[in-house]
Amino acid sequence: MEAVQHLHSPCLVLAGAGSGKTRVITHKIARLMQPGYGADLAPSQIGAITFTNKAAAEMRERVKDLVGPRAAGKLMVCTFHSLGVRLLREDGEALGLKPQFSILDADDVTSILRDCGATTDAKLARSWQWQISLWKNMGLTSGQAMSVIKTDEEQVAVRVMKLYEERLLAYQAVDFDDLIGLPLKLLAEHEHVRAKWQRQLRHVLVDEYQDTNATQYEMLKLLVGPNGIFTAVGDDDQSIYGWRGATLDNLKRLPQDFPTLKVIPLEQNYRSTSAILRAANNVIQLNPKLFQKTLWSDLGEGEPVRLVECDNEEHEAERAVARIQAVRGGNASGVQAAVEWNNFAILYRANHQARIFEQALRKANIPYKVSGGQSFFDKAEIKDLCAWLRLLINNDDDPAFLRAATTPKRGIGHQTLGSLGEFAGQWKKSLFEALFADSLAAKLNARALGTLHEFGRFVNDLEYKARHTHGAEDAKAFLMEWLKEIGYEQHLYDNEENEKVAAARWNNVLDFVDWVAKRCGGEIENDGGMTTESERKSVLDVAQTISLITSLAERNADQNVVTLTTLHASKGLEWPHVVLAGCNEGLLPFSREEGEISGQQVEEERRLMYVGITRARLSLMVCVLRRRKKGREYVQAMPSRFVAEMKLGEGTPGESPRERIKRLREELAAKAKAAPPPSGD
DNA sequence: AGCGGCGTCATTTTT
DNA sequence: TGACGCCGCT
Repeated sequence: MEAVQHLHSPCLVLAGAGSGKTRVITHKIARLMQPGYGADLAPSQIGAITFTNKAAAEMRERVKDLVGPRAAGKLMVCTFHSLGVRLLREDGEALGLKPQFSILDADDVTSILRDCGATTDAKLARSWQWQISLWKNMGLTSGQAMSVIKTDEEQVAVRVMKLYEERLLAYQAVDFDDLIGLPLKLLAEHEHVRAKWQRQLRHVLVDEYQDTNATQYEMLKLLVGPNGIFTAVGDDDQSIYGWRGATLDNLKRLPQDFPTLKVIPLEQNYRSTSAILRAANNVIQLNPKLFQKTLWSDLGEGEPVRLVECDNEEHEAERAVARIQAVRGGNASGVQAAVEWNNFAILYRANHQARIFEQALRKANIPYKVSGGQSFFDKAEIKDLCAWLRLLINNDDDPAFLRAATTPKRGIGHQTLGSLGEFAGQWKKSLFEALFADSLAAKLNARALGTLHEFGRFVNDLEYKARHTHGAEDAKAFLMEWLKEIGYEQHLYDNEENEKVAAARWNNVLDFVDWVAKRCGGEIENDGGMTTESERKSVLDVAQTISLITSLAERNADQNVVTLTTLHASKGLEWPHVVLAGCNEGLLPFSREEGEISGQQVEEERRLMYVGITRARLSLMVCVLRRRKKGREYVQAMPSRFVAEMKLGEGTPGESPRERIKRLREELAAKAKAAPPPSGD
């Protein structure tokens, strides 16, 4: 394959949906390491960058199969963010960041912003958070953002951002956006650091390149240097994260920024039938093209795409369930394969659509999982424990301090913390530092002071032990001892009136303990024929990596259940049989008020539709609602314009639904004509 | 300080 | 339909 052979200049692989891009990347990595092909790189000189931990894990696994565990272990396969962490931990001191800095998750950020903006309104805080994140992703500081603000709300957001920046510095904490922005700054401003990493990484491969934002592209450029060699793999037609800062400009600019860039399109699709692919192509061809590309497959025509009209959401769920049962029973025309539950997925635009499907599936006794729901690390009990660990790593992490000091309740109340906070602010110390200051005694009564000191000593003691506890077994013992000392199990039962819920929470805690302990290693692992003792890490080492990890993917992989997922989260996945739910105007081209949607937004929504269609291998069912629930009552629902764009003419039996869709589509067009046309299309 | 009733309001989401 | 904020009451 050309993309794999091309080793000596920058390379852009335009990997259409289902064209086997992971295979290209893994084979290219193998080739780069293979002697006699001119590259001859050591594993440690190759970096493969992905967006999610899951993708990184999968990549590592696939490479391991090709080059063996030894070489694979030395490769740098990581996410943009974990790469950022590595840069900052190794060289961040040049920016005045101590190596044990804390990484804040989204909730921490929300509560800090509430504080900075002096409000209790989480929604307002989240809107700031959102805005600040966009600015950061464009590479702007609060000072620079000041010059681009348009509205009063943005004015306020900038002011809050300023305070927020100061606060993070004081906490020695960074948020997720900083994990890109700060390394970028580091590389840009410190030549020796830049030289070090450019020497280290001789070939960088970037997965899902179309999802990169402005700062990630800048970071990539600095990482590879002006003459750098890299492989970017992506698909402009699958760019669906514009709303969080990803920009196709990065794709546009690549040929200009790197004149020797070789562009290689991958147009053969190994996943879907021609019927499905034709529908996908019909839709996406209506978007302006950055690079020309038309997918084809030799998997045969296959079943026609089914268009199903449903009265409302409940009816839609019933029909989806009926479809699944029919295919599984082998009664559906043309589908013969042994059909397991995990061959099915129901895709939808917005999370709340899952509920009705869940009900219907439960009623039909069909096992399912909802992806993208609350993740393990979002659960309150896990966050409690993570706050403790964070405090051990970085004593100056005030948000962690507050959470740890008050969960479980240990006699440190709002009064005490208020005074402590005031004192700390006055002397520009972290809460933890302030707690041991002599002059604090003047501000607090003896009892409160005693409790605080006791807490501080406990944390110090714990920190010492965590630093010196290595290996899975000792780690587990240490963690259990700690939980016992803070009385965490009791705390759960005290604060949860429902005993079952408390038990479930405690179970999560135990899972968490096992998970951390496992990562402390020291156990004999079987690594594809070779047994190696994994590296022994201290509890503290492991704790440092936690905030980057958001799922326990290894725990619930490969369950034989039907998948319910949003279109966004479905990218990169595939199923033999797919149901595309709620293909209606306002929902799939999502729009807040009827018709209020810009041309750019429609394009991204169209790509989303394209992603959805191309998830299906053998059969695709597209659902359109006649009426949908809006608030409490049903409203007329227009079929999505994308349904007509699929041009499901050929070979569809049963003309009546199609006719009806056509009619509704025409009505929609007439209505659009009557109303003032949306700008920018 | 904590709890319960009432009104408001709803994309997508990884790290 | 439900999650959450706010306010007033104990």
